[in-house]
Amino acid sequence: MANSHISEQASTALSDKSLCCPLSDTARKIADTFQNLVMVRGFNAVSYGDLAKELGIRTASIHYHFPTKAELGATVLTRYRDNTMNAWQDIDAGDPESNTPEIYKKAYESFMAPIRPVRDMQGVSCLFGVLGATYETLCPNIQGILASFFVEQEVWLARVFKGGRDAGVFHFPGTATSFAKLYTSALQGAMLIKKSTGKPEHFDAVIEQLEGMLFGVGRT
Amino acid sequence: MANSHISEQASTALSDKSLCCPLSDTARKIADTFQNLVMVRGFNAVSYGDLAKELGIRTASIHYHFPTKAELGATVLTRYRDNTMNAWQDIDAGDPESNTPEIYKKAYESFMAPIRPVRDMQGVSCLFGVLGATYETLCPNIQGILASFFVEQEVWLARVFKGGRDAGVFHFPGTATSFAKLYTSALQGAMLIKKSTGKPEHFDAVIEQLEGMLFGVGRT
DNA sequence: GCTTGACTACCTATTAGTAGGTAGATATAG
DNA sequence: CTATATCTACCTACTAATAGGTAGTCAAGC
Repeated sequence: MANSHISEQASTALSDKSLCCPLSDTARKIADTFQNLVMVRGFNAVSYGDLAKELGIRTASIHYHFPTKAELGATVLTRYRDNTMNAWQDIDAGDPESNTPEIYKKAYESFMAPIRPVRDMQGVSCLFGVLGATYETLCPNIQGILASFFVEQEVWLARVFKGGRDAGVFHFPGTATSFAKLYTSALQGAMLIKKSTGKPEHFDAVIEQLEGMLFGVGRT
Repeated sequence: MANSHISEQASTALSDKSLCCPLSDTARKIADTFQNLVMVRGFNAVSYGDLAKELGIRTASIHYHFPTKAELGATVLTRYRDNTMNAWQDIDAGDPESNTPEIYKKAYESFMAPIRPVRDMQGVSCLFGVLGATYETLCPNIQGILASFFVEQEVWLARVFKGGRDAGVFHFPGTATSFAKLYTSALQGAMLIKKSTGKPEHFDAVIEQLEGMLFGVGRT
């Protein structure tokens, strides 16, 4: 109710086709609601009571689907990671020699596709960013998913950047790895500051700066 | 006890000479401990009980100094903001015409001085970044301090960047404001990812990328 | 008739916060 | 100089609310 607009906004990212054992209808609703609330408030400020109120069921019913909060968190995080990684184009498809410049631009766009809409979601930032802020309070299982996501994201992005620079479509100083670190950091920070200041323009300006470099326009 | 190493690490940033009515010895210890714990765990995961255990006093004694958690938070945040802003060199000092190129480099370094040591503080990131992640759960008072800090930081940094580029010591594409947005975002994100992955190298790489641009080395 | 998915009713621990008291320092008035 | 009052900084003991979680019940549907 209070946050139903967010459910709609982020619904596209909530399919669970990637999970080993797919969630039931109710379990998926619980996971969706939990994810949306966590992206706004953080893990520790979302309780089973909040979820129960939002969904119109009892907390015990939520425990039936997700015995512990840690399991609920791990489910949501795994699903989010898998969906995100599935969305990335596989730039290794086919012979590396046959990789056209366009494939790198397409890979980059598939990376940015789920990020751009966050611009207009009030109070929302990246799920992984929010959890990272309170990393030390999370259970080891969730910490592991979190840390590996950041690493995998950076590795994948560095590969795209490297291939794209070799193909002449991307431009940046230094190594592809350190430029990927800059990229992921800047995007995380931009979402965080946009959320705290309520200014979507901040988000625009950061992406413009990054893409200005990457596409090699406006360099002094 | 558990986090005493952090108290030592961050102690330099905890002077309270800027507060209108200075804190008593005990109040300052409470504020210091609270700040250190929040920078690691976030606002919602630090309780009066945690503070009491850490300090060896009762929770009621903490309530004596800080009646509510919101007041404690506001005190710590105000002090942090004032100390940070006081650390920034005033680039408007003297005649604007007499501003040498060095003054901008010095201003930039005074900005970076408190940020660089975070590299080696395990599990720690910027106090404002951590709070920003759970912005919606904070009381309006604290939200206001938070949002204004991000804005003021960006405005100040943009002024330094603009002056420095005009003076020929800084280089960057686009407006000084949007480059300042990139800079603050990248630093926030770098601290967050460093914290979640436990890799200080990530922090190094991001700063190297940013300063490579700013100082105009290694451009492609 | 067993599985599913919800329920009521509880439990224990922790949360922020309050009430009221006390030891010791300091100030003040007779 | 002493009796009284006030203040500081802590204490014990409590509260109401919320936290995550458990045990056992019950109805519907394949």
